[in-house]
Amino acid sequence: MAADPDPLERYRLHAEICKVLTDPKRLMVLAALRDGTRTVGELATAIGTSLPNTSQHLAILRSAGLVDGRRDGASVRYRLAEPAILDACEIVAGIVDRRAGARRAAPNPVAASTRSPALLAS
Amino acid sequence: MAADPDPLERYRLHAEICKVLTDPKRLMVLAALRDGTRTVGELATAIGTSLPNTSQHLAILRSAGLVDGRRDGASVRYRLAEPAILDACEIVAGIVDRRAGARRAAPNPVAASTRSPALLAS
DNA sequence: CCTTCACTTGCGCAAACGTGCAATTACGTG
DNA sequence: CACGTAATTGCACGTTTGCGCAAGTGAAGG
Repeated sequence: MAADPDPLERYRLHAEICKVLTDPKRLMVLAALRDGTRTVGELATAIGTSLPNTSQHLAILRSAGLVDGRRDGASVRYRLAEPAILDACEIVAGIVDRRAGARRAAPNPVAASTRSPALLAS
Repeated sequence: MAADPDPLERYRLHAEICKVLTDPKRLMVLAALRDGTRTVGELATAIGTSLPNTSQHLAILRSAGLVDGRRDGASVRYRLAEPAILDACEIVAGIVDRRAGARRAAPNPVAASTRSPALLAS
């Protein structure tokens, strides 16, 4: 069935998609498309950047197949092409939130293992 | 409760974690840690690269708090610090797999919307 | 103590990426 | 057809990233 012709290629494509999620503005775009379609101008306002810059981010999202757009009069309306990506985002956001919550109690749970000069004592 | 002090900061941290998932080898490391702990040498073999390079990738994963390591005799055993990340990875991998499957039937479903010179005809 | 094995760090280089700005194309209207 | 708005593309800049290699650190054993 040639399901995995090359496991390494699989990880490469996986990484490729993750590259797209590397920018806060692109994550905001995906979030803004959660409940409906938006024009480029609307998205630019939503994420607080210029229209050209927004268009560039959309081009990246589009070439990864995460969104797609159709003309609607003078505008172009974008929508999620891969809604499942929001589920993945929610999981990561959950990690972020849980840490933010933990930080209110403890000093710095993560930064503690950031380096290992004397390599993890104990 | 100051749950979201700054929504933008939230996306920044989210993007920060995604940056770590941008490399195929790091994804392989996470997958290799799915069912147990591994030493650096074991991981190097699993992902097919040098030991120094593996250590560098682990340092990146560690500084993001996705893995952590403890000494075990002469070796250092690493484990997942954030097992939930695998759920997110599965979702993305699912997208990749579904596309690979679709590609066996259709010519190129995604690449079609990669660019938009005449902007999405139809 | 000195060697060996396991791992980490520093350095230098080539390639990839993000960004801002100007120019260009597409569409609807007067 | 000319104009203004909407969106995309191209270019040049500085920054970041991954990698190999050499050197350094830490623990175990003869």
